[in-house]
Amino acid sequence: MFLDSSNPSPDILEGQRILLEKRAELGITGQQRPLLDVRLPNAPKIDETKSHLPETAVSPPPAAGRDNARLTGAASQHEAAPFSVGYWQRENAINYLKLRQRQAGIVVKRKANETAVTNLRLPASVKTVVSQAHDPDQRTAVTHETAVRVFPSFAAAVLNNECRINDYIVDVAARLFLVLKTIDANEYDGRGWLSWSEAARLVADKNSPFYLYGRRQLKAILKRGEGAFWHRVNHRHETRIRLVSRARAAAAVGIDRLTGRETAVPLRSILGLIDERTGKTAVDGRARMANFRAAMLAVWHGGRQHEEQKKPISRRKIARVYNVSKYRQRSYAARAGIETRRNITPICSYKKEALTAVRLVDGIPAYKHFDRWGILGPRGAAYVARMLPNTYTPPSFVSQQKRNKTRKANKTLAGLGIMSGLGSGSDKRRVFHRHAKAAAAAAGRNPDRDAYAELTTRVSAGVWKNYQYRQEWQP
DNA sequence: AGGTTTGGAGAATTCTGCAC
DNA sequence: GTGCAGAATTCTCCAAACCT
Repeated sequence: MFLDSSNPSPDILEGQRILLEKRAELGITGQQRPLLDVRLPNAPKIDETKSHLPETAVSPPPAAGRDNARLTGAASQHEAAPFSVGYWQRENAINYLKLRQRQAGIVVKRKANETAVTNLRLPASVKTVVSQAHDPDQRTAVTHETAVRVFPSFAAAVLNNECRINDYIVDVAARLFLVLKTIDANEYDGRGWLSWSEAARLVADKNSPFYLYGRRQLKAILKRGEGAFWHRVNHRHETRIRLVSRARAAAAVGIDRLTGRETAVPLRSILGLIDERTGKTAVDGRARMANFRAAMLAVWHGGRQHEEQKKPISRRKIARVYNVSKYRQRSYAARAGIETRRNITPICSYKKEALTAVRLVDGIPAYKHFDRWGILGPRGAAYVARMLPNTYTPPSFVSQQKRNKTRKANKTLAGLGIMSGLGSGSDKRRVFHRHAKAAAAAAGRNPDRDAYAELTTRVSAGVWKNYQYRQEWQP
């Protein structure tokens, strides 16, 4: 079942031999310490341009203490996070690996997507739209539970502080757009043709269930979204609002192609009425706005996962590509009740040489994993393993929709002639597959990428097998 | 021992929503 | 338009856990 650690594979022995050779060449003996001057610079800070909305810090999430404390604590909680390893281990391992590679003069070819991570990929990666038009016969009264359909790409644009319209961050206007669009589609004729007085009655009247803010602010926000989400038109001595299509709204925020599944959230989430953590009603407009953005993060997570499959993604990547700082990610996840789960991939049974060889020869940031609860095998056994990014499970109020709306919207987007191709390249180093068969096939097709599939072991989740890298460990 | 990262707590800062 | 309370966010520091 497991690799017999007293009998390492020829590859590992070979790795060990190369390592020893290199060390002998460099005169490295005995205990080694990291060299001070080769410490890796910190990851580039996200440039979170100041905005009308603070993008900084998070009041400490209310949830219990540190992960590890939680892990070592009550057994009742251990299924939520079955592994005692922390993110730092992976980072440590990466740094250590790089250091040793430099020491040993090993030049590692840079993978394509390790470059140019700081530049804005907004136009390609940002996407959203809401589905439109309803059968008039199926029109229903709008309630707080009415589904608002949002594309994950659009949700990402809402969260992205770099995404602007008329020089304003889009979130406020996008929220109004979603609300008006939903009410229009359900209660009116769905043509996106509202009078100013109607709109004001709906969202600017304190007695309205869809109240967002006063008339004065409504005017300001209409100005913000002018041309992108709607056009204000003078019609028979009255201002009317012509809502654009969801595809055009997506185009306006720089989306060239929608990705992921369209997702629905209840209107109350868009209004930000309820803090899903506590179930309490949010009264303050700021809290409601934060609840809305938390819902957008939930939409994004919900839409990117392929059906029940939850693919890992790192906070760092989310921060990088979508301009959502780690603080906001955690804060929003707590607000919206998004669950996070760690993932690992075991490589072989632990042996010191094996770990070194895996790190240095195979270039894998591996660490020593103690299987405290006997999830991978015997209790307390140690493995050479690698951390994978977290997976996120959106709350139950987020539901995936059928695909056809996305396709239709994409056709429209294509028709609008928006530049496409930015960021669409698949330069991934790691690909997470749904089925082992697909992972194995992909591993054969493309030797440059790691191909993972989640193992269906007696453990409910969190253990992935890499079909590219020859793993000794087997469930 | 000295070094790394993470998450948490509380301080500090930013910025909104609201009332006038 | 303006000022302000206070919510949201970031910053800073610390402990924990682990590595060499």
